[in-house]
Amino acid sequence: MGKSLISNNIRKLRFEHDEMTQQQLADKVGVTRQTIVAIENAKYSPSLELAFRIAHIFGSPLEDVFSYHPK
Amino acid sequence: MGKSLISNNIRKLRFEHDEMTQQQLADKVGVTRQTIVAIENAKYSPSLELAFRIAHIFGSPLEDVFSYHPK
DNA sequence: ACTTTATGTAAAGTAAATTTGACATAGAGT
DNA sequence: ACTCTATGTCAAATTTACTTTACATAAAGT
Repeated sequence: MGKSLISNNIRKLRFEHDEMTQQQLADKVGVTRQTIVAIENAKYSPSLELAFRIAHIFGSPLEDVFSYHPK
Repeated sequence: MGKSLISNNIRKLRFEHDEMTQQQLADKVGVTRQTIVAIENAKYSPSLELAFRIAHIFGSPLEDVFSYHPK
């Protein structure tokens, strides 16, 4: 698929949630830290399931964490 | 990732949208029909980007199309 | 100066999503 | 009976997500 049309505020949400570190978030959602880094920096977009898990950790609806910007 | 904790109402939404066929939906979101079949029958969950594209076609928020059921 | 913690990056591998091509079936229409 | 359309399925190939291991750096603390 083409370039990423999806942005996120994971970093912002991490800090709003007790300065949660990338490693802590990774542990909570069950992936490696590198995966969090890649998603945070929009290197690729996660699977839907992982996106849901991340949103769930932050207690936010998915669309508050990830936004889609179609052309 | 484990078994699918994600359900969807793509089929319902297709019929609500002028009886849209799997092939038509596939064309609109830019994937093959087999991918739509697999997702509709929850064989696997799509990428976040594809999930957004599908929701966008239906003019629905993503969480109206896909629901997450954590344990 | 040293150590620790948080973050970024990169290469090679595994796992999962998606494609391609093909075949099967049930239902609607002729 | 035949044809067409919509759907389901399967196996092999490709692409993308994700893991593992490892190294680099900047900031903060001692």
